[in-house]
Amino acid sequence: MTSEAPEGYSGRRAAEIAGITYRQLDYWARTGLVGPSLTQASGSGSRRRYSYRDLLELRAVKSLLDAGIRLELVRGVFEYLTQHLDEDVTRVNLVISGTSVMVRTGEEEIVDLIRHGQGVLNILPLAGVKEQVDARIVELYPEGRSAAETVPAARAAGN
Amino acid sequence: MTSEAPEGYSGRRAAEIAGITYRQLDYWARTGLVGPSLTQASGSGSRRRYSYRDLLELRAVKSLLDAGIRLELVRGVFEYLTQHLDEDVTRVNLVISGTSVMVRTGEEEIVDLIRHGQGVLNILPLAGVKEQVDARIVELYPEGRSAAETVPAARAAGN
DNA sequence: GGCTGGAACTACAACACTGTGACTCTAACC
DNA sequence: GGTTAGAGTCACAGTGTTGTAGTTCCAGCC
Repeated sequence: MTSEAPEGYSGRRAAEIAGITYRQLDYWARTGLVGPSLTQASGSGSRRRYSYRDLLELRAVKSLLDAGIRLELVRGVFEYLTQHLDEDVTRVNLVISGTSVMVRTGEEEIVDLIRHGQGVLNILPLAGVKEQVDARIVELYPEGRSAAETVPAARAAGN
Repeated sequence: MTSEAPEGYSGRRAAEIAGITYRQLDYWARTGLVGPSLTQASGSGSRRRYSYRDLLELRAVKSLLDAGIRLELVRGVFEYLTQHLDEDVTRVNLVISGTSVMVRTGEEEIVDLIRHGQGVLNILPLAGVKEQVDARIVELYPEGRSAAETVPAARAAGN
């Protein structure tokens, strides 16, 4: 009872896996972009616990930022994404056109959007996001370890 | 000799046509993003003159900004674009993948990029940019006018 | 129970970037 | 030469990032 293995990932590990700084993670949690869905922070000294799904979101945000997209737009996207991101992340593309967001599987629809669209299209293949997160988990916490933190990682990688 | 019709567009008109504020236009010119290619400013009281092509660039920047892309990335894109934007703007797509920029005509290549790309793709159909600029010129300076400023507009619209 | 060390969140401040508004100044135009 | 459009300058604000110091909680140990 004294040493229950904590579920999920601590803030620092989540940041490490997502490839962002801890300060970014903190800022994003504080401003409501991506927070820890397992345990919220409740004052100094408390601990945030991030789920595997949170890791995917963090990494997706990171990808969008790397692509030169303003955080402001990312916020709008994630209000949508949080509600519509199902478990079949593997072969879905996230499409942002202006202020509207879509999740699309086929390329044909996207070609249509390119043909008829007036504005800019931002396309993020979520499959790549998952790959990157999984690879990073394996890289940082190789399977041989018996520490509690690797358990949810292993479960998630096989998801 | 005293009243030679000025070529191109004044700063304020360029801003008006591109749909940006004058302060933005000023800031962009000052920081080297998109400047007036006909006449540079040379101190207080001088005048900038923008070419039709400049208008396209201004509008393209505006489109990218509206799509939530950071100005920093736009700067990088335009270092490339300024050198590679030919006259067949009509059916070309500007594709930004990570830090690399491409100009692509066909959709097939883009589909390929979506399939194999790890990061985010930003796609801007330049045809739309030209349409918007032309429409805005007609809207603001209808063809019936005989003012000098409409002349380059008419020439450009037929380009 | 109480002490102690470290992990991790919090508060505060500094900074760069991207503007925006107010104001000054001057080249262009009449 | 007087007027004026428009470039220059300065101060400031919002966002996002980062660093640093402080605070709190938890675990391990006695």
